[in-house]
Amino acid sequence: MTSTESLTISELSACCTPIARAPMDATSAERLARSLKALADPARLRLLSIVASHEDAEACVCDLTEPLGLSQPTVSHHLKVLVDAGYLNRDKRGTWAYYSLTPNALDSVSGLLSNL
Amino acid sequence: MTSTESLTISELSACCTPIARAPMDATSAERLARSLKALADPARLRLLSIVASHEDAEACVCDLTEPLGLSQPTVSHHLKVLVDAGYLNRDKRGTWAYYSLTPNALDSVSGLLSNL
DNA sequence: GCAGAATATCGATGACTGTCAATCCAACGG
DNA sequence: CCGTTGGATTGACAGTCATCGATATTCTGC
Repeated sequence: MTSTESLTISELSACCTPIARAPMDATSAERLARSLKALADPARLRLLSIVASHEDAEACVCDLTEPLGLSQPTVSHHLKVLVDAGYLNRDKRGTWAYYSLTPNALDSVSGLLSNL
Repeated sequence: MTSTESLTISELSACCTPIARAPMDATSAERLARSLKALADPARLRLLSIVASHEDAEACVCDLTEPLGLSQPTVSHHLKVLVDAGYLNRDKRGTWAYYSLTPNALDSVSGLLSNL
Protein backbone atom coordinates (compact mmCIF):
# COMPACT_ATOMS: atom_id res chain seq x y z
CA MET A 1 0.00 0.00 0.00
CA THR A 2 3.01 2.29 -0.25
CA SER A 3 2.53 3.31 3.35
CA THR A 4 6.17 3.52 4.23
CA GLU A 5 5.89 5.94 7.13
CA SER A 6 2.49 5.49 8.64
CA LEU A 7 3.02 4.51 12.25
CA THR A 8 6.04 6.37 13.53
CA ILE A 9 4.03 9.34 14.73
CA SER A 10 2.55 7.89 17.88
CA GLU A 11 5.84 7.96 19.69
CA LEU A 12 6.70 11.58 18.92
CA SER A 13 4.73 13.18 21.72
CA ALA A 14 7.56 12.91 24.16
CA CYS A 15 8.20 16.61 24.69
CA CYS A 16 5.25 18.27 23.05
CA THR A 17 1.74 19.31 23.96
CA PRO A 18 -1.23 18.35 21.78
CA ILE A 19 -2.69 20.62 19.12
CA ALA A 20 -6.07 22.22 19.77
CA ARG A 21 -6.92 23.80 16.41
CA ALA A 22 -5.36 23.88 12.95
CA PRO A 23 -2.56 26.42 12.44
CA MET A 24 -2.37 28.82 9.52
CA ASP A 25 -1.49 27.25 6.17
CA ALA A 26 1.52 28.29 4.13
CA THR A 27 -0.27 30.36 1.49
CA SER A 28 -2.24 32.38 4.03
CA ALA A 29 0.97 33.06 5.88
CA GLU A 30 2.58 34.21 2.66
CA ARG A 31 -0.27 36.60 1.90
CA LEU A 32 -0.41 38.07 5.38
CA ALA A 33 3.37 38.45 5.45
CA ARG A 34 3.26 40.43 2.21
CA SER A 35 0.62 42.75 3.65
CA LEU A 36 2.63 43.26 6.81
CA LYS A 37 5.86 43.81 4.93
CA ALA A 38 4.24 46.73 3.15
CA LEU A 39 3.51 48.26 6.54
CA ALA A 40 6.79 47.42 8.25
CA ASP A 41 8.66 50.57 7.35
CA PRO A 42 8.76 53.80 9.35
CA ALA A 43 8.43 56.01 6.29
CA ARG A 44 5.36 54.14 5.07
CA LEU A 45 3.73 54.17 8.49
CA ARG A 46 4.19 57.90 8.68
CA LEU A 47 2.78 58.31 5.19
CA LEU A 48 -0.35 56.43 6.17
CA SER A 49 -0.60 58.42 9.36
CA ILE A 50 -0.23 61.74 7.58
CA VAL A 51 -2.88 60.81 5.05
CA ALA A 52 -5.17 59.63 7.83
CA SER A 53 -4.70 62.82 9.81
CA HIS A 54 -5.92 64.99 6.96
CA GLU A 55 -9.47 66.17 7.27
CA ASP A 56 -10.81 64.17 4.36
CA ALA A 57 -8.15 61.44 4.57
CA GLU A 58 -6.56 62.66 1.37
CA ALA A 59 -3.19 64.19 0.61
CA CYS A 60 -0.98 64.97 -2.36
CA VAL A 61 2.70 64.14 -2.76
CA CYS A 62 3.81 67.73 -2.28
CA ASP A 63 2.30 67.55 1.19
CA LEU A 64 4.06 64.29 2.02
CA THR A 65 7.63 64.80 0.86
CA GLU A 66 8.71 67.54 3.24
CA PRO A 67 7.59 66.18 6.66
CA LEU A 68 9.33 62.86 5.98
CA GLY A 69 12.70 64.34 5.11
CA LEU A 70 13.05 61.98 2.17
CA SER A 71 13.58 62.67 -1.50
CA GLN A 72 10.62 62.85 -3.86
CA PRO A 73 11.48 59.61 -5.72
CA THR A 74 11.71 57.77 -2.44
CA VAL A 75 8.33 59.04 -1.27
CA SER A 76 6.83 58.14 -4.63
CA HIS A 77 8.27 54.64 -4.28
CA HIS A 78 6.79 54.15 -0.82
CA LEU A 79 3.41 55.41 -2.02
CA LYS A 80 3.48 52.88 -4.84
CA VAL A 81 4.18 50.09 -2.37
CA LEU A 82 1.23 51.16 -0.24
CA VAL A 83 -1.06 51.39 -3.26
CA ASP A 84 0.02 47.98 -4.53
CA ALA A 85 -0.65 46.50 -1.10
CA GLY A 86 -4.14 47.99 -1.10
CA TYR A 87 -3.75 50.49 1.72
CA LEU A 88 -3.94 53.64 -0.39
CA ASN A 89 -5.85 54.79 -3.45
CA ARG A 90 -4.29 57.05 -6.03
CA ASP A 91 -6.37 59.72 -7.72
CA LYS A 92 -4.61 61.94 -10.25
CA ARG A 93 -6.42 65.22 -10.69
CA GLY A 94 -4.62 67.53 -13.07
CA THR A 95 -0.96 67.85 -12.23
CA TRP A 96 -1.34 66.60 -8.70
CA ALA A 97 -1.79 63.08 -7.38
CA TYR A 98 -4.04 62.67 -4.38
CA TYR A 99 -3.71 59.67 -2.10
CA SER A 100 -6.50 58.48 0.16
CA LEU A 101 -6.91 55.65 2.64
CA THR A 102 -8.61 52.48 1.46
CA PRO A 103 -11.48 51.93 3.91
CA ASN A 104 -11.09 48.97 6.26
CA ALA A 105 -7.74 47.93 4.81
CA LEU A 106 -5.88 48.50 8.05
CA ASP A 107 -8.68 47.08 10.15
CA SER A 108 -8.77 43.88 8.17
CA VAL A 109 -5.07 43.18 8.55
CA SER A 110 -5.17 44.01 12.24
CA GLY A 111 -8.12 41.67 12.58
CA LEU A 112 -6.13 38.89 10.96
CA LEU A 113 -3.40 39.48 13.51
CA SER A 114 -5.70 39.38 16.51
CA ASN A 115 -6.93 35.87 15.93
CA LEU A 116 -3.80 34.17 14.72
CA MET B 1 15.31 85.24 17.75
CA THR B 2 16.76 83.09 14.98
CA SER B 3 13.32 82.66 13.41
CA THR B 4 14.44 82.45 9.83
CA GLU B 5 11.57 80.43 8.44
CA SER B 6 8.51 81.29 10.43
CA LEU B 7 5.95 82.67 8.03
CA THR B 8 6.26 80.85 4.72
CA ILE B 9 3.72 78.22 5.64
CA SER B 10 0.53 80.16 5.05
CA GLU B 11 0.87 80.01 1.27
CA LEU B 12 1.50 76.29 0.98
CA SER B 13 -2.12 75.16 0.98
CA ALA B 14 -2.44 75.46 -2.75
CA CYS B 15 -3.04 71.79 -3.53
CA CYS B 16 -3.49 70.29 -0.09
CA THR B 17 -6.23 69.77 2.42
CA PRO B 18 -5.83 70.94 6.02
CA ILE B 19 -4.66 68.68 8.79
CA ALA B 20 -7.19 67.51 11.37
CA ARG B 21 -5.00 65.82 13.98
CA ALA B 22 -1.28 65.34 14.53
CA PRO B 23 0.33 62.45 12.61
CA MET B 24 2.61 59.86 14.16
CA ASP B 25 6.06 61.11 15.13
CA ALA B 26 9.26 59.58 13.78
CA THR B 27 10.27 57.58 16.83
CA SER B 28 6.86 55.98 17.26
CA ALA B 29 6.92 55.03 13.59
CA GLU B 30 10.35 53.50 14.06
CA ARG B 31 9.19 51.40 17.01
CA LEU B 32 6.02 50.20 15.34
CA ALA B 33 7.92 49.38 12.17
CA ARG B 34 10.34 47.21 14.12
CA SER B 35 7.45 45.33 15.71
CA LEU B 36 5.80 44.80 12.35
CA LYS B 37 9.02 43.74 10.69
CA ALA B 38 9.32 40.92 13.20
CA LEU B 39 5.89 39.72 12.08
CA ALA B 40 6.30 40.27 8.35
CA ASP B 41 7.67 36.85 7.48
CA PRO B 42 5.66 33.77 6.53
CA ALA B 43 7.78 31.42 8.63
CA ARG B 44 7.41 33.58 11.72
CA LEU B 45 3.67 33.98 11.26
CA ARG B 46 3.31 30.24 11.02
CA LEU B 47 5.45 29.76 14.10
CA LEU B 48 3.18 32.07 16.08
CA SER B 49 0.14 30.32 14.71
CA ILE B 50 1.43 26.89 15.59
CA VAL B 51 2.28 27.96 19.12
CA ALA B 52 -1.14 29.59 19.46
CA SER B 53 -2.92 26.48 18.23
CA HIS B 54 -1.41 24.30 20.91
CA GLU B 55 -3.69 23.58 23.80
CA ASP B 56 -1.71 25.54 26.36
CA ALA B 57 -0.17 27.95 23.82
CA GLU B 58 3.21 26.34 24.32
CA ALA B 59 5.46 24.37 22.01
CA CYS B 60 9.00 23.14 21.84
CA VAL B 61 11.38 23.48 18.91
CA CYS B 62 11.16 19.83 17.99
CA ASP B 63 7.47 20.40 17.33
CA LEU B 64 8.07 23.46 15.17
CA THR B 65 10.87 22.44 12.86
CA GLU B 66 9.13 19.77 10.85
CA PRO B 67 5.84 21.46 9.86
CA LEU B 68 7.70 24.48 8.52
CA GLY B 69 10.05 22.55 6.28
CA LEU B 70 12.98 24.64 7.42
CA SER B 71 16.25 23.66 9.03
CA GLN B 72 16.63 23.70 12.79
CA PRO B 73 19.03 26.68 12.85
CA THR B 74 16.63 28.70 10.72
CA VAL B 75 13.71 27.94 13.03
CA SER B 76 15.86 28.82 16.00
CA HIS B 77 16.74 32.13 14.37
CA HIS B 78 13.09 33.00 13.72
CA LEU B 79 12.17 32.11 17.27
CA LYS B 80 14.86 34.42 18.56
CA VAL B 81 13.49 37.27 16.44
CA LEU B 82 10.02 36.69 17.86
CA VAL B 83 11.32 36.55 21.42
CA ASP B 84 13.36 39.73 20.97
CA ALA B 85 10.30 41.50 19.57
CA GLY B 86 8.27 40.44 22.59
CA TYR B 87 5.82 38.08 20.93
CA LEU B 88 7.14 34.85 22.44
CA ASN B 89 8.56 33.75 25.77
CA ARG B 90 11.28 31.18 26.02
CA ASP B 91 11.28 28.71 28.89
CA LYS B 92 14.03 26.12 28.99
CA ARG B 93 13.02 23.09 31.03
CA GLY B 94 15.67 20.42 31.06
CA THR B 95 16.81 19.54 27.59
CA TRP B 96 13.87 21.14 25.82
CA ALA B 97 13.01 24.77 25.19
CA TYR B 98 9.33 25.67 25.36
CA TYR B 99 7.97 28.74 23.62
CA SER B 100 4.74 30.41 24.66
CA LEU B 101 2.78 33.41 23.45
CA THR B 102 3.24 36.68 25.29
CA PRO B 103 -0.27 37.71 26.35
CA ASN B 104 -1.72 40.77 24.56
CA ALA B 105 1.41 41.30 22.45
CA LEU B 106 -0.40 40.70 19.16
CA ASP B 107 -3.48 42.57 20.30
CA SER B 108 -1.48 45.65 21.23
CA VAL B 109 0.24 45.92 17.87
CA SER B 110 -3.01 45.35 16.01
CA GLY B 111 -4.58 48.04 18.16
CA LEU B 112 -1.83 50.45 17.16
CA LEU B 113 -2.59 49.69 13.54
CA SER B 114 -6.31 50.26 13.84
CA ASN B 115 -6.05 53.87 14.95
CA LEU B 116 -3.20 55.10 12.86
C1' DG C 1 3.50 74.27 -29.42
C1' DC C 2 6.50 75.47 -25.32
C1' DA C 3 8.46 76.41 -20.78
C1' DG C 4 7.77 74.93 -16.33
C1' DA C 5 6.07 72.26 -12.56
C1' DA C 6 4.43 67.82 -10.24
C1' DT C 7 5.16 62.76 -10.27
C1' DA C 8 6.68 58.52 -11.87
C1' DT C 9 10.29 55.54 -13.50
C1' DC C 10 15.12 53.83 -14.03
C1' DG C 11 19.80 52.43 -12.56
C1' DA C 12 23.01 52.03 -9.11
C1' DT C 13 24.51 51.30 -4.52
C1' DG C 14 24.86 50.18 0.24
C1' DA C 15 22.51 47.89 3.95
C1' DC C 16 19.85 44.37 5.62
C1' DT C 17 17.72 39.50 5.78
C1' DG C 18 16.53 34.53 5.25
C1' DT C 19 18.71 30.34 4.76
C1' DC C 20 21.83 26.51 5.55
C1' DA C 21 26.07 23.71 6.89
C1' DA C 22 29.19 23.40 10.46
C1' DT C 23 30.11 23.98 15.09
C1' DC C 24 29.32 24.72 19.87
C1' DC C 25 27.00 24.35 24.32
C1' DA C 26 24.08 22.14 27.84
C1' DA C 27 21.73 18.55 29.96
C1' DC C 28 20.55 13.81 30.38
C1' DG C 29 21.38 8.55 30.57
C1' DG C 30 24.41 5.01 31.10
C1' DC D 1 33.12 10.47 32.87
C1' DC D 2 31.36 9.86 27.97
C1' DG D 3 28.34 9.52 24.12
C1' DT D 4 23.96 11.34 22.67
C1' DT D 5 20.45 14.55 21.90
C1' DG D 6 18.02 19.26 21.81
C1' DG D 7 18.99 23.64 20.75
C1' DA D 8 21.76 28.00 20.04
C1' DT D 9 25.52 30.36 17.68
C1' DT D 10 28.62 31.40 13.85
C1' DG D 11 30.04 32.31 9.03
C1' DA D 12 28.93 32.62 4.48
C1' DC D 13 26.02 33.49 0.62
C1' DA D 14 22.20 34.89 -2.22
C1' DG D 15 18.32 37.74 -2.52
C1' DT D 16 15.71 41.77 -1.21
C1' DC D 17 15.11 46.64 0.01
C1' DA D 18 15.52 51.67 1.00
C1' DT D 19 17.55 55.46 -0.85
C1' DC D 20 19.08 58.86 -4.18
C1' DG D 21 20.43 61.27 -8.70
C1' DA D 22 19.13 61.45 -13.27
C1' DT D 23 15.70 61.06 -16.55
C1' DA D 24 11.09 60.45 -18.49
C1' DT D 25 6.20 61.60 -18.47
C1' DT D 26 2.17 64.32 -18.07
C1' DC D 27 -0.40 68.24 -17.26
C1' DT D 28 -1.03 73.55 -17.16
C1' DG D 29 -0.67 78.30 -18.57
C1' DC D 30 0.75 81.23 -22.02
